[in-house]
This record gives sequence, C-alpha cells and structure tokens, in this order.
Amino acid sequence: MHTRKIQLPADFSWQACLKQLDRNALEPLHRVSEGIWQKVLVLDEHPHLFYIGADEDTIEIATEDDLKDQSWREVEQWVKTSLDLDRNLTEFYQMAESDPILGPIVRQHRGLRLIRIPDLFETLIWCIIGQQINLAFAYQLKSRLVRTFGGHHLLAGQTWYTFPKPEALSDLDPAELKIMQFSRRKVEYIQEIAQQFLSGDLSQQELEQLNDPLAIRERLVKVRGIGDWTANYAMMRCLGLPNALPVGDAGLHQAIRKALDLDRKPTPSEVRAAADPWKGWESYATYYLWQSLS
DNA sequence: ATCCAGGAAGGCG
DNA sequence: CGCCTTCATGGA
Repeated sequence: MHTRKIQLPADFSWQACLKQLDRNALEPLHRVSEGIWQKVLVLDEHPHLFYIGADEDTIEIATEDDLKDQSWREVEQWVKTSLDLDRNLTEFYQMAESDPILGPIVRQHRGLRLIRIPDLFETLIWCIIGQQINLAFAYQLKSRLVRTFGGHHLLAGQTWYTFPKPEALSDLDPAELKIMQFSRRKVEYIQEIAQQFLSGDLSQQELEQLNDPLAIRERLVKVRGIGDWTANYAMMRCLGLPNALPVGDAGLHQAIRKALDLDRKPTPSEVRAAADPWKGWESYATYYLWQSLS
C-alpha cells in the first residue's frame, strides 16, 4: 500500500465529514466503510481506488497502485478541495457563536467542512437533477444516470462508478431518460449543458478566472436550466466561494423556520435579515443549516 | 387526497 | 417587473 499524508487544519472533525459523505446509501460515486472514505479517481486515463482515513491531526490517502508524483499531487489537491481543508474557520465560528440561528447548530456539528464537488460539470448536473424534487428521489435519479452513462471500473472485487463525461450526456435519448424518470425538461437542460462543456462554450476554468462572484453568477444564469439557486449552489459547493446564499432554497427555508419556530416558511426578506450577520460566510452558514435538517 | 420537495422557464398583464 | 403554470415523482 502506498500512502500520502496531509496535515489537518484546526476545527476539523473527520466524523462529521464522514457522516455527510455517507448520508445516502444510493450515492454512486464513493463508499464509506468503517471510517474510511473510498473513492475511484481516473488519473492519466487509469482508474485508481483510494482509501482516505484520518486520525487526530492527519489525513491519510492510501492506494495499492504505484503512482507518479504528478498523479499524487492531483489526488492530494482533490482531497484538499473536497474537504475544504484550506479554509480557516476561526472567524466563522466566532460569528456563529453569537448568532441565534447558527449558534446551536454549529456547536452540534463543529469541525464539519463544507464537502465540495471539485468538478463543475458534475455539480451542475447534480443541481439540475435535484431541482424541485426531494433528496431521496434526486439520489435515485443520480444513481441511474451515473450507472447508465458513467465509467465502470472493477477494482478490489467491486464495481466503482465515475461521473459521466460531457460526451456521454451530449446526445441523450429522451425516451431512455424518461424510463429513468427524468422529466423532459431536465433531459433538455442536461443535454444542453453537456454540449456547452463539450464545445468549450462553458468551462470551469473560464469561471474560475472570472474571480468576481457577481460575474460568475451572471455567466452561470445565462445557461438554460441554471437559475439563482443552481448558480449559488455551484459557487458554494464547487467553486469554493464563501459568500453564496441560495435565498430561495427550500432546505434553507425549512432550517430557518425551525430555528425561529415560525409556523410558515420565511419570506425572502426574512431570509435576508437572518443571513445579514453571516456576511462573508453565507456558504458555510447554509451548509450547516442543511445539517440541522437531517 | 393534498401539499411540498436542496427550481426554472415561459407566458401573461 | 411580478405572478401563474408546467414539469415528474415520492413522502408526509
């Protein structure tokens, strides 16, 4: 077994992160077993199975395969991004301590990192899938899509799936997707986004170079199927922007309603008022509030 | 049965 | 601009 270690930052709880990674049994892109996060990454066109674990102050990444230094760098970067390890949460916890909504939730989940999806294409397709339906159903759809159009890899006696590439989703048969219970509209959105990634009209690199949150949001919502919610979701879960707030999010509404003991969902201005003290940390605030629901 | 889910587009006035 | 309907299904 070959291994690499990454030093952990302060305010990190492996258990809290694992719980989040293991929140749905239908998740097709990784497994969590006995405190180990298992994931297949394709590096240099070859699939490799990684076992990711942690002790008090270190993350350890292990694989049976002998990797080039360049590949190891990619894996380490992928893990750092996925677990948002470069983020210093001191300010967030200071702010949350005195916040009536965040306070109790943050104390309960302290050390949880915002689990990111490093790939923008995967993030956007996951958003399209999840629009307007409950999470359980969304995971069913994702599982079917990944098993049908994603990569299959037999490693260590198990089948591992990787997310479909744009070319696998750019020419879909609507009838096939209908059997998989996708709405016709979602098939159109997915296919059009895949085509734009394939042609290069839309790319992760282009958005990362923009650097200005407003410009990024503006670019994203030009794409059919991407509205305010999806743009903000992608900014927080993929691009790592700290201040994305999906104001219309049903989960956010539910969490605020619960925390403030309202008998109805909050109005947009109530959401903004609640979020005012979170300035600069809206992404983490939203992510922690989602935890309060499960 | 009815309503809402980690929404968005398109039509209307 | 704001409001209304449609899309598909499942769980409460």
